[in-house]
Amino acid sequence: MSLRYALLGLLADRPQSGYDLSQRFEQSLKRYAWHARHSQIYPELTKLADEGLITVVAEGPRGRRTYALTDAGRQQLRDWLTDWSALQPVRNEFVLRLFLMSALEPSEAQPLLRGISRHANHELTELRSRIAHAGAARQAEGRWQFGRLAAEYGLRQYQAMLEWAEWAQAELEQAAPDEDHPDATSG
Amino acid sequence: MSLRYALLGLLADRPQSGYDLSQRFEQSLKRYAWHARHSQIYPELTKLADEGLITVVAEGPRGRRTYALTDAGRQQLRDWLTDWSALQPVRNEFVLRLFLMSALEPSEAQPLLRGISRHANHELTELRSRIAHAGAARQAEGRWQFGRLAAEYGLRQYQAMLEWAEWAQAELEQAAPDEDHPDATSG
DNA sequence: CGGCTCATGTAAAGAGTTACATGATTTG
DNA sequence: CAAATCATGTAACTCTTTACATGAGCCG
Repeated sequence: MSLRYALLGLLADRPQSGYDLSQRFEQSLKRYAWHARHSQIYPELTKLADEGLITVVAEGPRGRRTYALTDAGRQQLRDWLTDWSALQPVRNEFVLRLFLMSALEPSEAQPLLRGISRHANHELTELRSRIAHAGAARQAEGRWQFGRLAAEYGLRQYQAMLEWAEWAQAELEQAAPDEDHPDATSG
Repeated sequence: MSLRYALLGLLADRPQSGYDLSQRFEQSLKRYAWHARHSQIYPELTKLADEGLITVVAEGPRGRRTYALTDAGRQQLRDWLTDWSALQPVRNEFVLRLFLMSALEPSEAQPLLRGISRHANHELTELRSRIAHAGAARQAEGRWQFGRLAAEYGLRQYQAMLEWAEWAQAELEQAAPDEDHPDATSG
């Protein structure tokens, strides 16, 4: 059910083709929120058009069809966005791994945690530059730019991830010091 | 594919029945990481047993079967836990809504943001008490207790969510002051 | 004009949810 | 002994992925 609202929401930002939508999933939504392939997107667009929630507003080369929201579609999107009563549970394999990680030996966990720190740092750098870049074309008249809220959220999430990974490494270090960097007092 | 490793990981913590496993999804994993129903769990346990990754170690009343990891199962779990190359993309409807929220009027967004703040506060309180409670039965010999890593991660995530929601409310307030609480200087 | 990207589609298989179904044991 | 919980299972449906499939337009 979320897919249809993701499509309506993306089309609320601006009219787009199935191909465009597919790319937006690939380039931004996929990383933080939701993913869908073209094989799922195209049939769903046909359904949404049949239901009168979106409509073709332009046809281009290679059979390209640009869709836009109808009033009915905009209303359905708003209804969904303002009703948080039936939120689907999160499906996050990363966190699942954290849950299960206690099954590993500390020596196996250590390099993984270091990898997570590196990853979080990398994502933070990217997000910061993206936000700074978008900051130039600022928001106007009390309305957010598309994705701004999510980017700011992502920023804080990765900061939290980095802090967590550093905490976990310190915990491990304390409980079972790394043999590669022995404590000087023990030598 | 993640489901089978979730089951192996839970069984690595201790031997359990399908019913037990179902409850652990419901009570902890579901909230942060992964969910599965009994209708998916029981058939998967049968498959895992057929493949020799788990085995029945006890039978109880009402046909209850307690499963435990075999050596082969433990090895597969470790292999999966140490290979982060094929992480499934996150599916998070909450973040999806953040992406799409710019389609709402500021006046519609404001109560949602307040709801998120309340929710994050509530989750934080619960997590803090759970961590404090578990702190009594502390971790020993450099090994984490099951779920400790995830709880600490969740703590930082909700702190980040709270900070984000407060930032977003301040942004909105600044751009379009709330009519219910008019700025004194404007009256 | 050859290779790349654009652009859309369908089919089959796998993962996950909802609904249907049954019965034993415990607790009040 | 009734109600709640324990405990397992299957079937149908929906959602998602993977694979197969085709062709137009653009760029060098």
